[in-house]
Amino acid sequence: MKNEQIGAIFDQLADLLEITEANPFRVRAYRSASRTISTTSESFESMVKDGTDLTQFQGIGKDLARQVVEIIETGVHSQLAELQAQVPAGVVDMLRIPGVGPKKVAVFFNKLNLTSLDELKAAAQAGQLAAMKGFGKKTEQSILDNIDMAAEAGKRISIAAARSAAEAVVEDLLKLDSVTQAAVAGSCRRRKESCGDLDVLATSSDPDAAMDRLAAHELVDSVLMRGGTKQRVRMKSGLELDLRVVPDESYGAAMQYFTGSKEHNVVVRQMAKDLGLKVNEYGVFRDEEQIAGATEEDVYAALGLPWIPPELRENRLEFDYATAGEMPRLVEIGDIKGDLHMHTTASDGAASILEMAEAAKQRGLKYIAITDHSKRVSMANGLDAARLRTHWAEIKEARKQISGIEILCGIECDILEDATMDLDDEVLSEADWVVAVMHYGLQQPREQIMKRLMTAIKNPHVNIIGHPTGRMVGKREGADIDMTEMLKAAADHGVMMEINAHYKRLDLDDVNAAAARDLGIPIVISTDSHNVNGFDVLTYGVDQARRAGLTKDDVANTKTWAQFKKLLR
DNA sequence: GCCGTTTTCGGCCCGACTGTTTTCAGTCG
Repeated sequence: MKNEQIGAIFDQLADLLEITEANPFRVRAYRSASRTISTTSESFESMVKDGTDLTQFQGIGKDLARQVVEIIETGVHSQLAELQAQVPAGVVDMLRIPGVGPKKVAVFFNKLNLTSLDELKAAAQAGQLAAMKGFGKKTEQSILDNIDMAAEAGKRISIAAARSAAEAVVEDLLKLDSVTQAAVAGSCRRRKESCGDLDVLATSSDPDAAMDRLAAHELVDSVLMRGGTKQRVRMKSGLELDLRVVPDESYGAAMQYFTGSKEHNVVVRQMAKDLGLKVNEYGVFRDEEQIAGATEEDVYAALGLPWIPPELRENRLEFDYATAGEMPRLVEIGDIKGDLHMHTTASDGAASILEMAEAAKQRGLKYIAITDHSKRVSMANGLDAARLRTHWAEIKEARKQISGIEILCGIECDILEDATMDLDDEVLSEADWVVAVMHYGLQQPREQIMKRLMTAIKNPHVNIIGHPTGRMVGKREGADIDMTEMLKAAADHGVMMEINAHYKRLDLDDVNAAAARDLGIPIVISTDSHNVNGFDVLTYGVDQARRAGLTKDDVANTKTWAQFKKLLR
């Protein structure tokens, strides 16, 4: 069983406990455990089988550890089954309606016996909701207005789409004279691979002007709420955007607060409390006196902490780094010297070898590997051994026609469903660089998936596993991999791991990339470009590496090719 | 349900906005 599935069980449990009005801190404990488990690289199933003590994980105590064991060993959770018998699934669905939380749902279910979104809608239309104590016409209307959005709620967009929309809004706000500063905050600033909403912060002496400006923006559909400092709008894309307007002296504190994550901020505020201080979005306060707030650096410094890069603010390791005085200098896009995964017209790319090399050179890259598809990917016109050798001969010709950039003869070779390589060892041995990948049969059981990965890792010609899990952000789960086992084998055999920079992949993800780094595996950030603009995605790959806490030294393609070569098996 | 160089019991971040209220509960981030 995957860690995500265990996490999902605890999340369901948390939803049900909320509706049944359990202790909110107990609910939080389940959500926190879910998050811990889902964002751990090591397989909990494997750990249970090995008898590993699970209480070593933050937020997992004796009882939750026992529940994890029950889930792994029996495949079910007895308490969850009991609660599900009491509360129909349709009732849980009601939580997804914006503005509806556990208390309101409890009233719908317990007092009105409503058990689905359809029944709730009918009751609202019949005016039954407004008649309840604590409810009124506006609440009823709001539910009618939002109930059709319930199915959409929770939808996330890629970091690429999120940045584009949020940055457009920021740029527009800055055109106002009254707006002194504006910036993207939230998960988008933390460069999370997908965003569930957008957050924008501005400082201004005239918050109303900023809010009016946002309301009139071409990307904005409607205003959902608006107060003195805070406005929420729905974008035409369906996504919600929060704008917060604060005075200049609070900009840093508001940025810190508004960037999150929620979990990071809970720790920050607790640390402040322990120091006899209070942190909110307006500043750091000792009693009534503001002692910091204009910049984020000041806010963290007031708590005795160094500034923490937004990408690390997930309450994972950043506070350990900070208190140890070892905040990593994260890798930057300017550090990248080579790109080792890209396609040309030989398979499914849109540009020639020289065109790709020229484009890479213009972006300051010093070396590239041309890695077209192998024959299994027939849809992409994948290459067999004969065509591949011809292609490599063309690459060698191209080298003579361009200077200042090295072009390597590579291949993206499929790891077939039967755990053999798509091309034989003889031709692979002639390559400068072999990326092994799985494109097909990602649904196979864990045993077969692992057999395939081991075939590739043990093959002496394979240099790296490309987009290792095959997941697509928000669309498709990756293959069922025992990440710990794969990474250990890769470390033993000198095989590198790719962070595929395409915003739809970003695989390895932050958590697994950190686990790979911890085993000393060199990470390579690759664009998987299919045309000359494909290099644009490099920034997303670098961001994912930064979220993993990777430094320049951890990323192999920050080295020159001469240095890089020494890392090859 | 978790957690502890103050504690094994009693805490568990902090504030904005809305709607239904005459002072606050619910929801959200």
